[in-house]
Amino acid sequence: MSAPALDSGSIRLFNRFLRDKGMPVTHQRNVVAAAVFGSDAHLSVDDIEGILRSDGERIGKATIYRTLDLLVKSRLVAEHDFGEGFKRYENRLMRQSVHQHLVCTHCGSVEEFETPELAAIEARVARESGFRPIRHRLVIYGLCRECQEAGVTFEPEGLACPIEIV
Amino acid sequence: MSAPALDSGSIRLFNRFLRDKGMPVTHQRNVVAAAVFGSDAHLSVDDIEGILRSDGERIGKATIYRTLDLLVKSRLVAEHDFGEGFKRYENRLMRQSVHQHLVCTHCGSVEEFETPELAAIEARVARESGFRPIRHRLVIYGLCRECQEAGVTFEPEGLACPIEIV
DNA sequence: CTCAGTGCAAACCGTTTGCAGAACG
DNA sequence: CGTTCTGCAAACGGTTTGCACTGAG
Repeated sequence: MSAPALDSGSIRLFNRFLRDKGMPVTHQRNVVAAAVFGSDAHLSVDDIEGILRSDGERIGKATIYRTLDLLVKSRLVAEHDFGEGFKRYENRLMRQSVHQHLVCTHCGSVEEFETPELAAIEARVARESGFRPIRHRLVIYGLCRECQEAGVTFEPEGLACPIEIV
Repeated sequence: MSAPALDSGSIRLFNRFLRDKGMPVTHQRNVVAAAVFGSDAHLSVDDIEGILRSDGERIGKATIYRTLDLLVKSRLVAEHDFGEGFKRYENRLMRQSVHQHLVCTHCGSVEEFETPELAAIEARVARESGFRPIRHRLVIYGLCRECQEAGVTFEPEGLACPIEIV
C-alpha cells in the first residue's frame, strides 16, 4: 500500500461525487480515500492515520474525519460501530454490498456474512407493526474459529445470574 | 413514579445480587435501580437523572454510572447503543427476555420485536464459518407508524449515489 | 482572486477516575 | 471501626469546531 492507487476507479467515483457537489478535489481527500479504498479491512481512524503516515503523508486528524464524512455521504464507504468506543470504516466497493458482521469478543477480528433472511424479517416487521424499515444492522458477537482453536472459552461475564433463582 | 418501588421483587433480586457479591446495599443503589425497574422505556443516563431529580433524590452522575454497571453485570438490566452517542438502559424483567429493536430515525422512538429467525441464522453462521455465536444485536432503523402518518418521508441522505453510475 | 479546505489546538460530551468525607456491615 | 461507597471535580478519549492560513478553481 506504499503507492496509493490515486487513479483507481474508486477514487474516480469519489472525485465525480465531489465535482457533482461543487466541492474541490484536493490531495488530502484523495489520499484519505485511497487509504480506505486500498484496504478491505474495517479501519479505525487511527488505522487510517497509520496508513497515511507510513505512506509519508502528514494529514491532520480533523481532515481525516471530514473526508470520512464525505466518503460516507457518497455511499462509497460504510461506517460501523461495533461497541468498541470508536467507529470503523469499510470500503463498500469490491465487496458484496449487503452483509452483516461477526465480531470476535476475544481478539476483535471482524468477519462478514450474508443474511438473505433479513429481508423476510423486515417484511414481517413492517406487516406486523407498521414500522417502515430503511436499513438494519446485525452484529453477532462470539468467538472466531482461531480463538476457539487456541483454547479460548466463553465465561458468562463472571457474575451469577439471579433471574432464574426467583 | 414518585414513589419508587424500593420493595419490589426486582429490587429484592438486585439486593440479593449485591449481598452475594459481598457488596453493601446502599440507598443510592436502590434508588437508581428503582428508577430503571420502574420504567419500561429505554432510558438514557440523563433520563434516569431526571427521574431521580423528580423523585427528590440528588444522586451524583458517577454513582448512576457505577450502579448501572452493577445492574448490567447482574443481568437485571440490558445496555444498548443505538448509535445516538450515548447508551440506553432497559429493565430486563417484566418483558420477554429476547427481543430486538426498531429505532425511528425521525423521532428516536424505540419499539421491540421478536426474531425467532435469528437462532437459525446463528446456527447457519456457526456451521458455515466455524464462528461460535454468543450474543447478537439486530437493530432495524426506519420510520415508526406515527411518523409515517404525520407525513414524514425518507429522503436518501440528500446526496446522490454514484455507485450505480459506474 | 475568491472561496472552500486544511491544520492546529481548543472545545465538546458522554463516561471514567482520584480522592476526601460519609455510610454500610 | 475498617472497608466500601458517594459526590465532586478533574481527567479521559473519540470526535467536532473555530480560526488563521493555504490551496483549488
